[in-house]
Amino acid sequence: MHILDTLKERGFIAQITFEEDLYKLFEREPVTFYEGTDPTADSLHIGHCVPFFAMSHMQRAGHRPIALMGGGTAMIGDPSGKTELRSMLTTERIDANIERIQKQVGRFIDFTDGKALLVNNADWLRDLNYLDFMRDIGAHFSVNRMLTADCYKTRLEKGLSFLEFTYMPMQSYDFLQLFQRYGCRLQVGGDDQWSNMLGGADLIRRKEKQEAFVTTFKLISNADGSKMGKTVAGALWLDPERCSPYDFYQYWRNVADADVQRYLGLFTFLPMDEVRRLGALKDAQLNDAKRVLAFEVTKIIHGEAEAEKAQQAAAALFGGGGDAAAIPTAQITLADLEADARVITLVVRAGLAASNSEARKLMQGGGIYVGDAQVTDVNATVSADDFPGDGLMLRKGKKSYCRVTLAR
RNA sequence: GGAGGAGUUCCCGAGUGGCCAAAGGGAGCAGACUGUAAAUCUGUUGUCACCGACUUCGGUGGUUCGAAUCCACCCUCCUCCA
Repeated sequence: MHILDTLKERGFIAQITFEEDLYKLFEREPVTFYEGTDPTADSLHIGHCVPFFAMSHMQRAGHRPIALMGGGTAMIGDPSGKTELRSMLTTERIDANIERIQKQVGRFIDFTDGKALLVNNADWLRDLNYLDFMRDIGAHFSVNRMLTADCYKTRLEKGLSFLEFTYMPMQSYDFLQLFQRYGCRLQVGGDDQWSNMLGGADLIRRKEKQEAFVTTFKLISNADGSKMGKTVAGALWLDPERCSPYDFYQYWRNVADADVQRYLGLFTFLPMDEVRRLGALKDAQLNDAKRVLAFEVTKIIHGEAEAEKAQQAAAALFGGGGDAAAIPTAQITLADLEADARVITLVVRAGLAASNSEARKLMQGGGIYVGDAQVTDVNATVSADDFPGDGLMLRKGKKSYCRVTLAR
C-alpha cells in the first residue's frame, strides 16, 4: 500500500501540495522529510503527537525522517493560532527544553543507524547575518502575499509584531537548509502550519528550481468539538512528571464513543482491520475497544510496563480484582496528622482538591469518600488508627482516587 | 508624535459610589441517570479551622464614612491620523 494511502486511511491527511507528483516521488525513491517542533515547553503534549505518529508510519515504509528542533525559531515565536505575542524564552530555557523533548521524540522515531536525523535550527539561525539573510531570502517573500495567509490575517486585528512577522521566512529558510544539507524534499506538520510550510516549499522551488512538497495532518479535536487532550491536571503531557501514566491511560479509557475508532487509527499502530473491528463494537462493548486504545497508546508513550500497571490499577478501582499498586499515592507523616487531622486537609494533601475551600465544597456536595464511605461532615477527622497498612483510600467523585499512606 | 477607546474573577462579558466576592454565558468540578461514554437535569466554581472574616476588578497614589465604579500619574493593548 502506498504510504500516502496508508496515512489517508488512518485519518492523518489534511492537505497535500502537488499530490500526484508527491505520489510519484514516494514510488521512485526513499524520501527525506521533516517536521519542525518549537521547544516552547519542556514536554510534548498529545497535540504534537499526530505528526510524530504519521512520521513513524512513513519511516516504517522506508523513508527518512528529520526531526527538527526549533532552537532558533523558538526565539521568535510562531504567531499561528496565537492571539497575542507570547512571552520570550531565554536561550538556556530553550536548550533545556530541547534536551527533554528529544527523548520523547525517540518514542516515535528510530534514530539508530542513521535511519533518521535529529537537527536543531539554532545551528544555522542563531548566527545568521541579518543583511545577508534579507538579501538572500527576504527578497523572495512578498509581504502582500504573506498578509493574506491565515496565520497573519487573524493577527492583523489584534496586533502583530515585526518579530513574529519574520517567523514564516525563518521557517522557510529551515526547509531550504534541510534541502541543501540532506536533500529533504517534504515538510510535514499540523494543518495550522500550512502557510508557514508553503513558504518553504516555494522558496526551494524558486531558489533551487527543484521539487519540494508540503503535507499537513489534521488537527485533532474531540467529537463534541472541544479541544483534545485536556485532563483534570491540565494538558495531556507525555512527561510522566506532568501527567502520570495512570492519568494518561485514564484519558484514553474515557474518550467519547464517537472518537474511539478515529483515535485507534491515529494513535496506535494496530492494523486497520482490527481498528475497524474494534470501532464497530456497540454500546457497552465499546468499552473493550477503549481499553485496547488506552493500553496501546500508553504502551507507546510510557512503555509496556507502565501500561500494564495503569491497566491493573484501573481494574482494581473499577472492575474488582487487579493490582492496586499503580493507584496514585500520597504520603503524610504522623506529625502532619497531629497538626491537622481533618479529612478536608487530607483531600488537599492528596491533590484531589486545590484548596480547603474546594475540598469543603466537594464534601458538601457529596463528592468525597474515605474508603467506601461518603463523608459529608466538613469537620470530620481521621486518626492514625484509620490507616490500614496499605494506606487509606481517598476518592473524589467516581474516578479520582488517591491512596494516602502514613509514615510513622 | 497627535486624537480617541479599552484593560473585570479560568475564558468571554455585564457592572459607572453603598443592595458587589461582582449578572449572564462558556469551560471545569461534584450529585442523579449510565457503560469509568454521550446527552439531560441539579448543585458548585476567590481564600481562610467558613454561621464570620480577609484578599480581588492593569499598577501606584488620592478623594470619600464607603471605590471595580470618581481624580492624578504610570503601564499595556486597540482604532484613526502622521
